[in-house]
Amino acid sequence: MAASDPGELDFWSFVELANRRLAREYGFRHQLATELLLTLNRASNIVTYDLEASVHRPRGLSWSGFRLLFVTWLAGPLEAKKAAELTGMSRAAVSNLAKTLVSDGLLSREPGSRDGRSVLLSLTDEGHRDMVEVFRVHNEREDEWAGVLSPEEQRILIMLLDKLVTNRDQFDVRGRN
Amino acid sequence: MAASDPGELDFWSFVELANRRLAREYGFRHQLATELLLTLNRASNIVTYDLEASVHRPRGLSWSGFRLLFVTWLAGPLEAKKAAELTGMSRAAVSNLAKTLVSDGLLSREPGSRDGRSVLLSLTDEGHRDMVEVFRVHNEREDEWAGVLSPEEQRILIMLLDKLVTNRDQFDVRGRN
DNA sequence: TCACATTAGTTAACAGATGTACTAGTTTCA
DNA sequence: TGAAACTAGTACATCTGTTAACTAATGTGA
Repeated sequence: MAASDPGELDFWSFVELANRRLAREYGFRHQLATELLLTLNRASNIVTYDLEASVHRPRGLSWSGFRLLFVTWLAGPLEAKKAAELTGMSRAAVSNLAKTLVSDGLLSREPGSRDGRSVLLSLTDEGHRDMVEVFRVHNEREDEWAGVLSPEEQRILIMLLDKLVTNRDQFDVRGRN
Repeated sequence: MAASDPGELDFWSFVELANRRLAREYGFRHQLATELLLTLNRASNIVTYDLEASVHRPRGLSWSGFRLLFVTWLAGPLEAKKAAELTGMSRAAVSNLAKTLVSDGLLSREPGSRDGRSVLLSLTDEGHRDMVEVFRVHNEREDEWAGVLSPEEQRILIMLLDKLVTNRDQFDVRGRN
């Protein structure tokens, strides 16, 4: 049975259809896992896209640019390596991004004193002013999103998401670099 | 107080540090929202990266390529527009991606009969064989990830993620195109 | 019915991320 | 101490995705 009647196929009716076909026609067994990961992926993309489009792009920042400035703001000065870990980017991405942020005058890059190979990232005064200002808008927007859930629900969600990714040493996970 | 002692700054100690500084030094109020969205973003990225790197790249598929083939497999034949909605990509991305998947022989593209502007996407036989094979591995991997949580926890997580993004008509969200 | 607005898809220019290969500084240990 | 192994960061080529502009088909309403 092919998917006729695409009349009103939204995300959830697609998930339902997919579950049914994967189980009945192909005998796959882990529908709940598929559903969970589809939902996770989708939620993250929707929220991220909205924050980027409504808060950051209009102010000339990319999502990654914001994330790098954010960790540098609060945890800096810090080595590029550490910034890559905290943001989840590759070291190459941090390097590329830092280059443009430095030329925008938001980020400052100086050789590490302790380790001659490393580079210490920190915000310039302008970068600092920008972050305080941008984060004000960002944080309000975050609260609009999160506000759909009660604080208890938010805490449970955080806990479950954390559990999902921290118990992953049980199997061999592919991480960046 | 700057972040001295970067000795062991992992994700969670960063979140803790960020919360503290955002509240005490800058007076921002929505720490729980920030924590939720950071965690959501991170979880999605970690899982997605692992699936892409361990399952799809080795078989010559990008993550987006897999997603497009996946919805086409289970809901196809379907219009490019609908595929964009279901995968969360832009229409331009679907168009570009379809071009390469067609030339790889996995996807077939024919003019829609009902609407002369539209294009119907469906899998070729080869594409279908590939998907059944790839999804076998993908689904096992998904189950390894999800298996960290109990079925109840998985259901709660799905419910909360869904609630997070479906009640969003309460405010004005920026979506793709 | 015919002009106007809308919509589907494609294209082009561009921004950003990836992996690989490279340079240079640091650690290790024989 | 000195050679080999390792690590931090960068450069480069490539690939993907984004927006904006465009073409072509469809809908709409005086």
